[in-house]
Amino acid sequence: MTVGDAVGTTQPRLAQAAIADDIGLLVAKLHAAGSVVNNRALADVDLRERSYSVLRLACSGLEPTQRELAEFLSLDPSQIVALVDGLEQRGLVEREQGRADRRQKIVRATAAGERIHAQAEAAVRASEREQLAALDDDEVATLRSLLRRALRS
Amino acid sequence: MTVGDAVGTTQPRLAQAAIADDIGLLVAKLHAAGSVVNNRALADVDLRERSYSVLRLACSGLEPTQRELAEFLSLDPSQIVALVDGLEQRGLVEREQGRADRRQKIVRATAAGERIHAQAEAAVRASEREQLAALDDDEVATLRSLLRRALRS
DNA sequence: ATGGATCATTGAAAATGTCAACGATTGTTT
DNA sequence: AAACAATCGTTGACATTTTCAATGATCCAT
Repeated sequence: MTVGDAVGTTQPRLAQAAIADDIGLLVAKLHAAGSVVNNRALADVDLRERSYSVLRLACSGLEPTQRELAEFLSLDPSQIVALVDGLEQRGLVEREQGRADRRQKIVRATAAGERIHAQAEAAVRASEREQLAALDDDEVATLRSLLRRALRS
Repeated sequence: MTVGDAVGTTQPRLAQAAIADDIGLLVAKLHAAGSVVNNRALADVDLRERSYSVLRLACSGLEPTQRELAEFLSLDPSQIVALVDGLEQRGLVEREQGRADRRQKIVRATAAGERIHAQAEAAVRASEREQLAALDDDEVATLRSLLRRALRS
């Protein structure tokens, strides 16, 4: 306790522990903190991180199927059902029967969905920039690149 | 399902979407994948990611109080109670009344706890290395550093 | 045309997250 | 010393998220 503690941020005593270097823990903490910040930013448009991600992909023009959404977002297909249900009931997205395969459903944003998405995207972008304020642009780019590569294993 | 299973992962079509660059999403995916892999690795010693983190800090010699554990792990104090309960019932940690403040409880590992922790640590270390196989040692260090700095905000 | 695989969906069970209280204890104010 | 607010661990209630098995509809390969 004698030396290093700067004024404002009371560095927790446990930061000395070896576990403080675990990538897994760091990712978990950043995820937890980021979720809180993002969900708060999205509360204005009555979205959560998850539904925002789905809406965002529905706006992408890529015509994702629910299965693709599940795989891409690392969620169980049944969770996608619930998320799309919620968005559909609010008229932000609609399900369309797949043309090649009638089993699958394509999720596409409505005009209202696009409007909400534009608002949400701005809010999320701002909150993300705030959360990563400690890093400059190059570092953010490096972080993004490392995360993306780590995910291809 | 999940992200973790590595083999023939055909690059999802949705990777083109702008959302694929969202730091928030990348962190969420890495966290999801990492949790699955870690929990699978810890199943041998009948621990989960959470209880492992607590046990690990209990082994650190820093004599953490439950409140410190909560703050450091970004968990609600009531969750720490449950986690410590589980570990205590298995004889891996014990609660000791704080010396300076009799309200607080210090969580300390038993000899059995240290043994389990040694096993668990090796397993987690191996699975983490496997998960980050796409990065070399320098890159892992960079990632660690960026994550740590991003968390001080 | 039959059988096996895949898709969205449902429902149940477990795990996690959030929040408000409570007794015991501490520190502070009078 | 007495009264007061604040903190710690704990309990309990509740919502959300995760995980998994099953089902009907549809596709694909034999």
